[in-house]
Amino acid sequence: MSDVPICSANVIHVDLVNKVREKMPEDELLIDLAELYKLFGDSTRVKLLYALSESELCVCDLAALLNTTTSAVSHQLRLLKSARLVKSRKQGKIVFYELSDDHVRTIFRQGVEHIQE
Amino acid sequence: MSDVPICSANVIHVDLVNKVREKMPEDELLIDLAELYKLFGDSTRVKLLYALSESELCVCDLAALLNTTTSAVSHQLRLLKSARLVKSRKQGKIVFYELSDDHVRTIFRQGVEHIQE
DNA sequence: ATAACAATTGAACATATATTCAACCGTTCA
DNA sequence: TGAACGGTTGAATATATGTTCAATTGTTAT
Repeated sequence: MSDVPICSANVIHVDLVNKVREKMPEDELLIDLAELYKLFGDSTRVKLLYALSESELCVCDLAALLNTTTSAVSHQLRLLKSARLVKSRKQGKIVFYELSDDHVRTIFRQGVEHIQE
Repeated sequence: MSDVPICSANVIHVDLVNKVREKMPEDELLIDLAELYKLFGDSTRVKLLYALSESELCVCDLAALLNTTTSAVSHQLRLLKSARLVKSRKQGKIVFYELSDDHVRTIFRQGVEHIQE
C-alpha cells in the first residue's frame, strides 16, 4: 500500500504534499476539531454562548433573551455541555449555566476580528 | 411593544436578562459569527485549512492529501474563499491557495487547547 | 397528596448541506 | 488546431441537524 492514494497519479508537488502530510495532526483530532467548531456554527448556540460569556443564566432567562422556547434552548445547551463548553448547577427547580472555560471568549474574539477587519 | 417578548411571563431574573441584553452584540454580527464558524465545522474544510496553515498548495495537491476529489475540494475552497479565509493565485493551469490571515491559526490553537485539556 | 413550574426528553418534520457525477472552461503544448 | 489537464460548476442525492410539540421528570409549596 502506498502512502499516496487515489489521486496520486495527478499530484503535482509530491514532495511538498508529503511534507505537509507529516505535519498534519491525526485525523481523529481534526475530526474532533470540526465537531467542536460545528457547535459554534449555529446562531442560537452562538447567542447562548455569548450571553453566558456575560453572565451565568438559567434556562428560562436564556429562552427569554433569545426569544425562543426553553425546549429549544435546553436541546442546544445539552450539546454545548457534552462538549464541555458550558457547565451547569442546579438550585431547586432552576438550572444555571455558565461557560466552562475561557476558550469560548478567545474564539469569539478571533471571529469578530476576522469579520470586522 | 415590550422589550421582553414571548416568554416574558416566565423570565425569572428580569434585571439580569436586561443587563445581558444590552451587552449582546447586534443580531447580525452573531449570525455572521455563526456563519464563519460553520465553515470550521466540517472535517474536510478543517483539513483544508490545516493543510494550508502549513503551506500554500494547489487544488490537486489538496485533493491527494485529503484522499478525495478535486471537485469536492473545489466546492469547499469556494466557500472558504467567499468568507475570506483563503485566497488564491493562478499560475498557468494551476490554482494555488493559501490562508488569508492568521486568525485561522489562532482559532485552531484555541480549539486544540480546549479539546486537549 | 397534589398543583404549579423549571427543565428535560424523544419523535417528527422541515431545512440545510457535503459529496458525487457529468459537463464545461481556460491554459498549455504537441 | 486539438488533445490533455487543472480546475470549476450545477444538479441530484443522501445525510445531518434545528425546531416544534407533547409527554415527562424533579422540585417546591399549599
